[in-house]
Amino acid sequence: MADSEVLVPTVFISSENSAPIYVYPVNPTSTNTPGRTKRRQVKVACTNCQRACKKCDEARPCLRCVKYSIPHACVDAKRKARKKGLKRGPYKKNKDKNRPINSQSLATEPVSAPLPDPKVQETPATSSPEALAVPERVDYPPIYQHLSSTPQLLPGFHQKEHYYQSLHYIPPFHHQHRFAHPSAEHLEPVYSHQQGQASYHQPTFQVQPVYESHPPYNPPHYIVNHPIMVHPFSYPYPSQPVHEST
DNA sequence: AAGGTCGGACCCTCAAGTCT
DNA sequence: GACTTGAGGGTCCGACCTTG
Repeated sequence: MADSEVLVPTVFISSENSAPIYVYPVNPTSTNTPGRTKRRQVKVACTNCQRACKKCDEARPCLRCVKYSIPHACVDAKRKARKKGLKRGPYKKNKDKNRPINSQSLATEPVSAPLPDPKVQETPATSSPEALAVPERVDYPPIYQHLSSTPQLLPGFHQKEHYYQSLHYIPPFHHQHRFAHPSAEHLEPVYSHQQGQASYHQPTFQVQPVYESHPPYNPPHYIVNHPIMVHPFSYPYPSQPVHEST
């Protein structure tokens, strides 16, 4: 198996006039097992998501509160202050201080070792410690459209934090049908984070970043989930399908 | 089927401890 | 002062329960 597989998209053509849609498969080696992407958390969940133990986002109101029509009740949960003055006892000494942090595991464990410590992600042996560094996160991914074979940044979009959380809002699989839209013509209100008010969007595709688990850690692929789900990036195209072109 | 509940795995933050 | 450690305290996955 090659280190860097080329993900071959499946092409869907929904109508004669629309551009083909390229759906990239999820790399099976990057989902469940070593090398899977780390779970991301918001800094502070809203009180509703916190109580429900459900995924929140940093927008206020969050998508979940908007979905359940309780945007007014979407407020940050309070965090307790960390205790001070706790005695911790002596730390375990690291005998070989010059050794890279994860070189021990590389030296003593087989490559197929179980799930690595997410803070020191294990990778196949490479030449330098720098090459082992998996990017902790890729903040504010650009908004790509997946209507060409090469995802392209939508015109007018830059790397804006306003769209960041929505991009990463992946509903649980058993809830995804709630996001499916029966009609391509129907417009549905959706909270516009940038303007702080409801706007409208065309139902389209949810995109999901897929990070490479091996060097050289290129920018993430973006897969398009199927079936059609809410596209959270209506702004600044509140009434135009993303794929509409001249 | 849809939505609620919640145990516990996972994650982040940051004070204490250690190093230089 | 810089760096490392590791535990407090948080998020949220996923299994199960409840409701209509």
